[in-house]
Amino acid sequence: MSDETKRTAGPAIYAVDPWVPGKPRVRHQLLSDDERALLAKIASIVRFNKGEHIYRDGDAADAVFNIISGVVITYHALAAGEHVTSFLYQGDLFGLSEEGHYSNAARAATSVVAYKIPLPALRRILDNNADLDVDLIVKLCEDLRGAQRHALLLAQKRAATKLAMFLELQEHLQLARGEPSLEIFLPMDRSSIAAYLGLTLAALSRAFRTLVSKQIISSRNRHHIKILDRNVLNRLADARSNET
Amino acid sequence: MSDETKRTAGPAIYAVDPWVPGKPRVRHQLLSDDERALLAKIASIVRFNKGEHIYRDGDAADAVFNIISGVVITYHALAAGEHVTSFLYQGDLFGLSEEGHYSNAARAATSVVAYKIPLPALRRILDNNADLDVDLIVKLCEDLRGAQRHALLLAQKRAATKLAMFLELQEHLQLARGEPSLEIFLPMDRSSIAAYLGLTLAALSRAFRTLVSKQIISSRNRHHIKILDRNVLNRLADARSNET
DNA sequence: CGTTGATTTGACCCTAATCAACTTAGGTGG
DNA sequence: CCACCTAAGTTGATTAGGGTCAAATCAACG
Repeated sequence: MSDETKRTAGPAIYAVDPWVPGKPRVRHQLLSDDERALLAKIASIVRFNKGEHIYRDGDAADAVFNIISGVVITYHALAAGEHVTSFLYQGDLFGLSEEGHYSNAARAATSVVAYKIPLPALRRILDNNADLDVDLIVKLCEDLRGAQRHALLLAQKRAATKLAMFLELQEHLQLARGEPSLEIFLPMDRSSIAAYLGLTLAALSRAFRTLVSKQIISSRNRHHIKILDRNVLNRLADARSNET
Repeated sequence: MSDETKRTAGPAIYAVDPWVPGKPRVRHQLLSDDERALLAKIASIVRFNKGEHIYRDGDAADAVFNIISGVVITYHALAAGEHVTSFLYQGDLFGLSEEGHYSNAARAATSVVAYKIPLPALRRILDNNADLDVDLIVKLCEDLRGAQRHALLLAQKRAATKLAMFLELQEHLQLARGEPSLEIFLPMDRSSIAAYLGLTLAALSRAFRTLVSKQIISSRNRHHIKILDRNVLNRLADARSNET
């Protein structure tokens, strides 16, 4: 991954093959160097501080974003709290809109650097590059699978199961990004994870404690988790067996 | 809708504009008459009895399906039960696969008549019709929104809230299909609804009873629901206010 | 080194899961 | 058309797990 990134500058969209638990796969760059150069010309680089909003639900959508570094959270604001729909990492594309308005909000979970690609210019390029259509389809398929996996996670009844699935997902993504994976790095804070898992902060905290006390995981600190017993974690996450 | 259907035979793919609660919208046909005729040539018509499998998770994917009539359930089989991902109606397209294998299972919830479109032929047509690419993108966007809405539903903590959201969704879809909507028709059985909502059968049953006893809905029979108090139902479903 | 927000923990309550008995709705065969 | 059978759904009793609220820690930052 880093090779490719270094050779060419400009927006990068990566696709990871769909995740079948247990099969580590590598992600590949969707855009050709030419395409990236083309996009780079119309893109500007923007920065956001941790916690800063990139856009809010309902804002007029004038651009899409492509993450260079940092982590972005997309979410819906509800009176009952937030519903986090995804965590986005380097290479992820976000901000696709509907009828000119963003349909969710996006916020920087860490400090973020991203390409900002104005919509009109993007549209012009898309019209002239049939190949990018295919890329868009691949990207949408990936998002769709992500959303379905999220739904599967949310359908789980036990907090520990949700957390186990989440940890395995994060580890998988980390691996696919080519990062070292001796331990799982969770850049986002607890409340965002809770909002992603459909749990309260307290329930999530207890779920962590449960896994730690059963020696299934250990945590160096709040953002660094190590898997001690992969078998048990797997059994918890796989929704195929039950155990306390 | 029925006009269009009558005028031209052949596969029909409808797209409903994204659902913003409260705004009823109509869906429109994505395919031109020419496209439908083209697809009709390579499609065959297949029938399934209620409960029959259309394909199973992991089966070699050789075709996609387009529903002419009836209701299809897509789901994942888990040891802990089934996870229902969607209910599909007339005009819906399903069976898009990944690497030549279906990634979920599909089963007829009622007796079903559908077009079966062989994959190789479809691919040939797609290659020659750039327009269909766009249709595919629209379709994927819709599926994506559906999955995200499902996730939002599953993230709700109270059973009555989930049921309220489900009922409003069904009513909306029914309206969009142009069917009479004095009452909501739920063709699928309770266990499928429960599996879609991430509830047990018992919990779902109780949620129904709660809404009925509070005069929020009434049911002529297990498949026909009428909304009595739309305001309260809305407040329950909107995840913006809380009440018992 | 103190202040503030983030996280953990505890006590208690409430809802949904469980398990099981019971009822209903559909089909079947006479 | 009816009695019977079975699968589907409902209801009850009980329990476990997560929500809620509040107090206690912890950690980052100035």
